[in-house]
Amino acid sequence: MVKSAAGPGRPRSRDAAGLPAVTPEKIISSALELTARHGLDSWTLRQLASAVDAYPAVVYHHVGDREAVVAAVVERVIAMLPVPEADLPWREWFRALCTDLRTVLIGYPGVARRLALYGATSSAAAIVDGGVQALKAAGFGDEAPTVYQLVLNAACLFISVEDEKHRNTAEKERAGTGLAEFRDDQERPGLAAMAADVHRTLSDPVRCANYYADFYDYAIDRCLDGVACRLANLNPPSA
Amino acid sequence: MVKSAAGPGRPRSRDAAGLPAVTPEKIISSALELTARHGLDSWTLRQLASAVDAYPAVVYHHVGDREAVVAAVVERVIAMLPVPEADLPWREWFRALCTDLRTVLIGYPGVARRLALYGATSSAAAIVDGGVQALKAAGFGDEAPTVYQLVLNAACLFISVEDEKHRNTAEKERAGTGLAEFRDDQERPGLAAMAADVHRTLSDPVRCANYYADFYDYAIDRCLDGVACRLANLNPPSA
DNA sequence: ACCTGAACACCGTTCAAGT
DNA sequence: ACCTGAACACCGTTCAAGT
Repeated sequence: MVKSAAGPGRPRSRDAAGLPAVTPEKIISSALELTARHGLDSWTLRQLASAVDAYPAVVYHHVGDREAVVAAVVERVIAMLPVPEADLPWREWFRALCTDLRTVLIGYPGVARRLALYGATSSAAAIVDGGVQALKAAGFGDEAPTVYQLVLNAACLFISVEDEKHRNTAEKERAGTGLAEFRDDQERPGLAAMAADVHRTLSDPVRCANYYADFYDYAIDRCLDGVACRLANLNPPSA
Repeated sequence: MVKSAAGPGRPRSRDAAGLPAVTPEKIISSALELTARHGLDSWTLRQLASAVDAYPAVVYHHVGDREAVVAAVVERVIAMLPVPEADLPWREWFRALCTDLRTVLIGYPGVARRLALYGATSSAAAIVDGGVQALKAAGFGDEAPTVYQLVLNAACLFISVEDEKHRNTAEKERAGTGLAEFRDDQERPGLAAMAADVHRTLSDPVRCANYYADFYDYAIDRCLDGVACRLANLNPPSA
């Protein structure tokens, strides 16, 4: 860190200090790294600036405000998503996408929530096209866009819950132990069953480690099952 | 505002100023109001303090830090939720709950997300009990707790997207108009169908106003359909 | 054009001191 | 016990001034 070398001889420009010029590319890839490590909402613009050995105002000059940096990071992450093969049946197409979606987005906490809230940007055009085409081909007709939105929204939202697991683990464990007292509640068998189930998960390390992945798969499968029902209604077997 | 009446004769205690004592109850109900108006994440502790005519330190003294206030607000909102009738079939039970859930939570933006992330607290015990019992009675067996979690998580998450609609309306419209150019994309019929669908929604005021409510109902219904499939698998018709 | 360095108006939180 | 008033260590953003 040249900047911290104070004194009368301290260089007063990046040039004089022998530092490389700051570029938008460098800022955004630093932001991507910070997002991978801390999450999209947990790094500050000042952290980002010092990661590229610069002042906050430099980020503004090259990229823009925090929102602009975040949008650029999200674009980069979307670009990492593979597009499932075009000739897959709709269900396998979405299963493949959802699996890839999770493995990529989990690495960049906070991006999943952004995608769920603001929808896909134009950089996801190939994925939208492939998904809606697969649904059209399967017979979803005019409901294809809605079904696409439903499945992707659900996937991103469930991933976004996992994104915060580091933050809510303490809270969840507290809730889990708070629930424990109801395990033998004879008056409320439903609550007791829930408490027992939570306890079973918390006390098994393997089950605990796979909790989010398993729940995600279960959720996506139920979602696809539900959508498949719709397909049966739209194209009655009498035809 | 007595506090703003500066000068040598200004009273130096709430008592001397004729102000009522600050109570935890008053702080929390003020926070509830601020949440209804601005959302759980959009009021500051300093705003809350001045809403009860007090210094920030007073909130700390009576309730605790921001997190403690937020937890208290969430408890109050959960307490507003009605428990569906116990003798309803599982599907109607969850349909009723999800409908009530939305009407209540929409009024307190940010609470739905908290519920999805941290799970239900013990103040929701009656609802958990009723839901799991309804599922057990329907034949979901050991999967009842998982199914309960899935449906409630999905409901809260879809509501949490709507919670931020005021914030993402601008962004969404921008994405909508950005998508418009693909409406006649012959090369990518899936993308074109999506663009046309979005345009159809945005250009119809009625459809626009009901968008979130309709999408929520569609999502919950597909979710329940998917869960119902599971029921058929667990209890094969041969029995 | 690019960067420095300081400032502005916030934020949650803490704390000694008053009543 | 309850409240005052100021302070601390942050934050995103802006801007005149330097190179």
